[in-house]
Amino acid sequence: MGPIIGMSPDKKAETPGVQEERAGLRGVCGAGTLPEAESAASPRATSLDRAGGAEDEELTNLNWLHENLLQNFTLGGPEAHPSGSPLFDIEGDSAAPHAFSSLSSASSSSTSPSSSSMLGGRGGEKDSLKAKPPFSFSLLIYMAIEQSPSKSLPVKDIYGWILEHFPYFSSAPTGWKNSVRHNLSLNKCFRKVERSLGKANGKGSLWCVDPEYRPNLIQALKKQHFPTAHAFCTPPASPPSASSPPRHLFLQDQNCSLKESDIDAATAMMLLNSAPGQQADPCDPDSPMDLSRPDSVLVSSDPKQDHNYSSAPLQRCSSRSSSSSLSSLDEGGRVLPQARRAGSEGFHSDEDSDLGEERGRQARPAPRHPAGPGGPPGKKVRREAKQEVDEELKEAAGSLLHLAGIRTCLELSKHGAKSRKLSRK
DNA sequence: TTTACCATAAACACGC
DNA sequence: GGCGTGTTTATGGTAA
Repeated sequence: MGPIIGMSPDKKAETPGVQEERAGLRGVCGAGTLPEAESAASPRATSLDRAGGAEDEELTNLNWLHENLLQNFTLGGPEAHPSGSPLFDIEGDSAAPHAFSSLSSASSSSTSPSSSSMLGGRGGEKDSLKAKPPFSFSLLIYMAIEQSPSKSLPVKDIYGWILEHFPYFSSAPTGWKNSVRHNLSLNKCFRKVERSLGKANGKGSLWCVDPEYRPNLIQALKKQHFPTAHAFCTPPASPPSASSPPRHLFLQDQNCSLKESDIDAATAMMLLNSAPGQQADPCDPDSPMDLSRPDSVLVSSDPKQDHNYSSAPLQRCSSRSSSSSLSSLDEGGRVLPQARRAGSEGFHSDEDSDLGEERGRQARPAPRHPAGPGGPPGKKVRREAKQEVDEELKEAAGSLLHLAGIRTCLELSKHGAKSRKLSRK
């Protein structure tokens, strides 16, 4: 998987060697400002109009991604999107139809001079309309569905949305529709819902995003632009931990610096605090995002995988880094146990067991200090071992929390440990 | 080298 | 029968 997940800068449909300036989503969204509820009603008209040359574009210039997604999605600050909704309303209950239009307005109105120069101006924007989107089909489908007023779309409208926003597909071989259908069927993020009786005329079913998997998709989106963010990383002045030095993102357009790990937490908090008007702004110290709140700690990962393409980057990343990531969240943003959909659908994966093992290792470090063969150790030995275990536990928890940029929680846990010791005394 | 993700193609079934 | 939709399988590229 590449830094930009999903559609690899292609291959068959794209002519190699042709390099252009790229504006990507910015241009696409800028041109495809979506009137409310228009989402898939008139998809094709604009696509061919906008299709200029048949040039293809490379996907190496990711400034647009940094600019749009970091500002509008991950950071999600009110100033980044005046409408108050992130790129996609995570809970899907507020202003979702405006999500993309707000994105485009935000990106068109608030783009910094530097970003416009980076993107090469309008020419690059126009060219980008023909760019193959650097999103996987699952993400494209997700965007389309999330953008629809009813949060559900028939396959035809999904085609339409994709065509409208990514005119690349208007000239692409028709196989992409097959891929869309393939994704819808195979990807557990998407659910088929029967059309209501009143609308039983059209073929096929409606497709919606499984709420259980929405965080995964969001995370996939986020993970997709992290590599871009890394390009803007600078080493921390004084890493608090040698084992996990937090990298900093310097967001040029917002004069804002935050740790990458904070973005994880920020996104998690967006999930938790996604009630209208409660968008947390990690750049704002006064923002409602309170990482010191113990209940805001999300130190787990969603083990769903299998054919759940969009969640896969999350899985791999979280399982490998053991950093804080998103848990399964229910509609209310509560952390769910790692429950699976009824029927399981083959959700068990190796990752799953790995995570379980990892959790087990963290929760049960005792086997590292097994009782000697000579029988139970003395009280003193046990106490020392227990203290050691406690320290290791605290260290482990501290590392995890630190990875999540939640140092205050570590303090809390330390305080808790202290208080427990005191109470024990 | 292995593994997993992803895109793509193709075949098939079903319903309108 | 044609078409759109939905499912499934296979294959190859890519990145970790």
